[in-house]
Amino acid sequence: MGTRLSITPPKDYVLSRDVCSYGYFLLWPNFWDPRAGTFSRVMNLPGGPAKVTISQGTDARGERASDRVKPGTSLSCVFDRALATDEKKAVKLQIARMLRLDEDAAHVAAFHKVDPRWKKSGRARLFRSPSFFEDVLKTVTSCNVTWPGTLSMNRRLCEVVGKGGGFPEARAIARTSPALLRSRCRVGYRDARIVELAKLFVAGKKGGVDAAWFEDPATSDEAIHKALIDLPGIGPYAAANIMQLLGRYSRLPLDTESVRHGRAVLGFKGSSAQVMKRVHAHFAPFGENAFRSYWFEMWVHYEKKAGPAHLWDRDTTGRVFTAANMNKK
DNA sequence: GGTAGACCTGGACGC
DNA sequence: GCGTCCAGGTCTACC
Repeated sequence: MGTRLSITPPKDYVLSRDVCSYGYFLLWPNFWDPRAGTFSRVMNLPGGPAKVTISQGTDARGERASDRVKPGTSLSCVFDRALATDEKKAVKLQIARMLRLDEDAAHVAAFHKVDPRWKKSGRARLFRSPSFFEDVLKTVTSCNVTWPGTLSMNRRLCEVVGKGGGFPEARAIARTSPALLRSRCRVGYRDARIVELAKLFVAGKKGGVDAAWFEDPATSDEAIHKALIDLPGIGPYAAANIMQLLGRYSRLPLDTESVRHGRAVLGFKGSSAQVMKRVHAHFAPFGENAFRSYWFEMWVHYEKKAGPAHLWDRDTTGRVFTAANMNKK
């Protein structure tokens, strides 16, 4: 008999909108079921892996009560095994991080005050991972590779190194050889950098990556950016992306997608470097929320081409949602 | 400080 | 089925 937990989210929380808000919801071990409107994945817990299925607005039998869920309706989390008391506590923290439940309605309202375009839809939260380590690795596996390659690397990392189909923990990757990551997970030249990153996370405060320091709101943006840039495999794009995953939205992770958006949607002309500069200047007035304004503009563009993200299937639409493919249509 | 080229993989395309 | 080309951000060497 598995454990069932109920979590009360912020009063404006909508699972389908707030999960299907950033591309990582399509990356293994994450799975959004567009038909059932449920999110599931394997979580790494003290007692071993456990698969969770999260739904909102389901009845007592776990069946979907309605397609239109009232915002703020409690989240039902059903696990495939019984959880110990300490595991329940741990998994609630992981789910809160992943779903951004720390960003309450007041936080969302503050963003909408700066950029009212998203007030009606309620967009504000961006899906992320249950752990900082997974966010960093997902970012590294999204650099210098097309989206299907990122999908493939994350799937293989879960299948080859992860426990029970979950995302591998830093300890497991630190013990893995770069050669195995390259041959079986197809991570290419990222192999040694990924192992080095994992070793730094395992070292923690002792000369490595202190995740708590990065997650601490008291740490300055400048200090975090500098520390990220010093990590193997992390450049300007990856650092800015990891910062938004940490809830720091002032910097823009500008890449080739940004250039396409600048040209196709904003009508900017010139070289890639010139377009990037103009994109940066365009979103600068949004200050601390620049990334969210930028991202939701791109996301709406994707949805105009491929339909609402909560209807995307991981293995079909989910493979082609980037602008590079959208613009071919 | 700025720039060129190498690093890998997978998909598209031509034959 | 095979070979070639291309996209993608980081890192290093060089000017």
